[in-house]
Amino acid sequence: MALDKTFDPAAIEAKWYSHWETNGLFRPERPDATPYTIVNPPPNVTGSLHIGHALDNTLQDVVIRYERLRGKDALWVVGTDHAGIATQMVVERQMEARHDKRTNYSREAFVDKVWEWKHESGGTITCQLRRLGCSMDWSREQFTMDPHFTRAVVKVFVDLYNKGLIYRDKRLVNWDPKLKTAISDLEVETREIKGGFWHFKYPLADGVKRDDGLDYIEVATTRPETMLADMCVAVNADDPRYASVIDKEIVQPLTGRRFRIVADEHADPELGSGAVKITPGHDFNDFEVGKRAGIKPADMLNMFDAEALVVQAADGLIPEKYLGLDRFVVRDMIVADMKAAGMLIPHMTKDKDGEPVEVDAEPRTIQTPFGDRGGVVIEPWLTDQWYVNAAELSKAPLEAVRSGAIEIVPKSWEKTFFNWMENIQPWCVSRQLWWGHRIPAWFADDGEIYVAETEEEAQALAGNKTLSRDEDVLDTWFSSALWPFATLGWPEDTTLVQRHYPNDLLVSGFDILFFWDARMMMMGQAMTGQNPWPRLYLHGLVRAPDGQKMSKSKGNVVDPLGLIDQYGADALRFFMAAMESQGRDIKMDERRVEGYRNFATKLWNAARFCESNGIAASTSIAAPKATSAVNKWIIGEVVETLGQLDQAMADLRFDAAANAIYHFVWDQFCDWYIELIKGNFDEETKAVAGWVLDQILVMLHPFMPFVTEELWGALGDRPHYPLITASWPDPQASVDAEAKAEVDWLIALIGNLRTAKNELGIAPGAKLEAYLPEPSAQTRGVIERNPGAIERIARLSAVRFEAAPAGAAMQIGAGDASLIVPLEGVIDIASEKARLAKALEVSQKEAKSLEGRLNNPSFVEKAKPEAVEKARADHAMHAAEAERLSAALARLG
RNA sequence: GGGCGUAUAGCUCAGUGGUAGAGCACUAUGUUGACAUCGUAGGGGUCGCAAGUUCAAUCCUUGCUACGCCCACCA
Repeated sequence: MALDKTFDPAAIEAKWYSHWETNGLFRPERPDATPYTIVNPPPNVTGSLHIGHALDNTLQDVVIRYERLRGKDALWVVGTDHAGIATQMVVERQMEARHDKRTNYSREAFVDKVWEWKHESGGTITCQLRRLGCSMDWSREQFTMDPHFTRAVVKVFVDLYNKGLIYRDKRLVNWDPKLKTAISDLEVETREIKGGFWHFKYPLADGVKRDDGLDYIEVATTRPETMLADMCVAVNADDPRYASVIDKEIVQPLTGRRFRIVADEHADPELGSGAVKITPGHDFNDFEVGKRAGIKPADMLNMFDAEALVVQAADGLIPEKYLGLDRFVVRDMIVADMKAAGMLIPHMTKDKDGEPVEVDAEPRTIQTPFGDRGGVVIEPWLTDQWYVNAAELSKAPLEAVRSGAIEIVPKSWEKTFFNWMENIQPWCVSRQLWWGHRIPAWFADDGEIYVAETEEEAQALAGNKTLSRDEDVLDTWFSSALWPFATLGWPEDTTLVQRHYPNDLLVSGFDILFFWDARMMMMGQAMTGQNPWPRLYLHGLVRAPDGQKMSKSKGNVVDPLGLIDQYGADALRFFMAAMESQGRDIKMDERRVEGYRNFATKLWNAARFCESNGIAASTSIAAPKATSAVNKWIIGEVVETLGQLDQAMADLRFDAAANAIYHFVWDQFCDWYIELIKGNFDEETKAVAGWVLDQILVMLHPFMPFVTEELWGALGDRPHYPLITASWPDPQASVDAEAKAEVDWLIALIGNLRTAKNELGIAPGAKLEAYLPEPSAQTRGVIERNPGAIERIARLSAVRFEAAPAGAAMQIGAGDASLIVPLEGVIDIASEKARLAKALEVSQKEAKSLEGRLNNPSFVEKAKPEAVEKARADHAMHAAEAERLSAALARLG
């Protein structure tokens, strides 16, 4: 079949993808092959393909296609994540648009609606991954709320509970008042907010006075509203200002609540007034201070409901007027009320004219916690939640990374990993949502908790008590932490589990190192006793062309599907791979994607050329027998490229791998080999060219699956042997040094001739004669063996092995030979002299520099022998060249 | 406050203890048995700054500067 003149990606992508998928080629039956396994970071069902997915999945597909071609039983597990908060938000938002809301439904009815949504629109991203060409095993597509996955989640929860690694605790959590759920530390992001720092008087009770005569203590806060639940004031025991009032009491001005002044290390004499108001129920530090002061968590006063509206505290002392109001409204009221009561200490500042003025608060930039999903300020809130003992579970992963059982690539991330894991806090895993894995815990009337895999088992444990199941669900990351094994059928001991767990590699963005990767390590070790994978590859972010993070609000988002439409999936994939050097973010560069589209076209045309000259698919894995230098040379170049590619893949250097095949195709195969064989399509050359092209298609396939598969089919009739399941090259040949030297000499000669012609203004096509008196046998042989290259590419009508006639001529060097090309009447002597003089200067400069080094005794004595040897050889070469050039100059007079 | 990373050609980035490379852009050009989404030739860099180690530093060490990211309770 004849190939079209230009390559049209859109015309072949869909065709090949469905061919691969419907024929089960993403996971051919290879029961006897070595397994190779990657699990795909499950995208949220709510998601659509963004540029980060394109990078992440391209890298994985490059690896999995590479391993599949190498004959492994390659499995790329794919699926989606139920994404508790995100998905519930999507469905609730849709309800809002219809003036409807979640609470209009029963829990069951709402969850049904989410499932409905999932079935209708949850698969967007899986279609989009197909457009990128990703060769995942769709036949076993997973979902984190599949029944077997749920069983795994429940088992893990129960097992960890029984081992004491999951427990229920009352402590402060990060509460999202918008989503009305607890979230984990990782889901909190700190943002800088402009706020105020207010100073207040807290009067001492019972007429007590401080040593300095004051009858109050000054406290400062950025959150005045919490004073409604203040339970003490802390001062430092070493602070002389307050030594006399420790254990004395305060009367809080707004609530009238009496509480103690306590000594606590938390109070820093250097900060503010040195005295801190303590609200144990609404501040993480204060919680600890409160506990040290002997206040039990259960007795800590609470002043907020789930939406952070003010509610009456247990002691009933919060004034009526604040109740039911928003925390930020109450903040303003409290400042005003304290001010009216004379309890606000104003802050002195200067107005724009430099005049001193009083203001209520000192302006401050405050590090404020926000929920990463809800986007509102997090409220520390005292609740009962389920916790995972992360410190215990982190021990095995820490050891695994320390010992090298898990290799993190690039290594620089290890320190970050250690830093986080060594300081890990209990992981709050319960969420007050409806969409998710419901926690397998049942509460009895008497407060007892029963954790079991089923209600029946829980009831059996509880006897005849009445049980009600915990309403809460688990953090989404709890279930995705099981992804490496639960997707394979665990806890059943399936063949898949046996063969594919542990997995071989995990590829993920560094942004989910803590959320996901670290937790897979913890759960993997805790539940299976094995690390989920021996290798973790972390890639960076794809940034906008301006270097900023892409975001919808900035409007700088680049849509990968748009790039695929415009340049083809192959081009986008190649871009991602070629730009992926370890440890650096990728800046989006559409021109470069375009360049790789051009590369695909270049290959396309090279294949078209081969096809039109009767070069067809090869029939052997091993390189064909070759006798000509050009053919031996290109086989050697394949061997070298393959070596570079394999090494790069072993090192996970995607950029090096992509560049190796790119330069082989363009620079060696297209620019030289094809040019050199033009006009000489003998059987050997056709066999070699066909073989080389096949090797190119195989080596390039992991990066550019579509164009290579299309060409593979076009070049040979091999319908039952598609490229995707072909064999990785095994040339069974080596580099032929003599052939390489011969072709390198030709390339140098042709290059030097072209340069000289260009500089002397000689038409590139002009045919010239050359003289080479007293050639070495070697050089003469090369010239005689390659008449085509000499005539057609070097454009020399003849090379005479005799002295050149007198007259103007240019001198062309190649290796240690020097060709004289007479230019009588073609060019004036002055131009050639100038050209030679310039070249001579360069040679002399090089020679002189090397000479200087060689004349330095310490260099000769101390440098490595190879370095000295190389300097000597280079010096000899440049000196000889300089000599030839000055001889040529002399000849020109 | 801690930790990490990055500074190399106009732009985006590789790289090495022995005087620097790619892609794009730029200049000139269009002879060639596929390819103008192409070919050929060329210009362009005191490798952020300073000191140190070394026969030799863009590369190793230290300091500085700039930018970026992550973690952390300064009330």
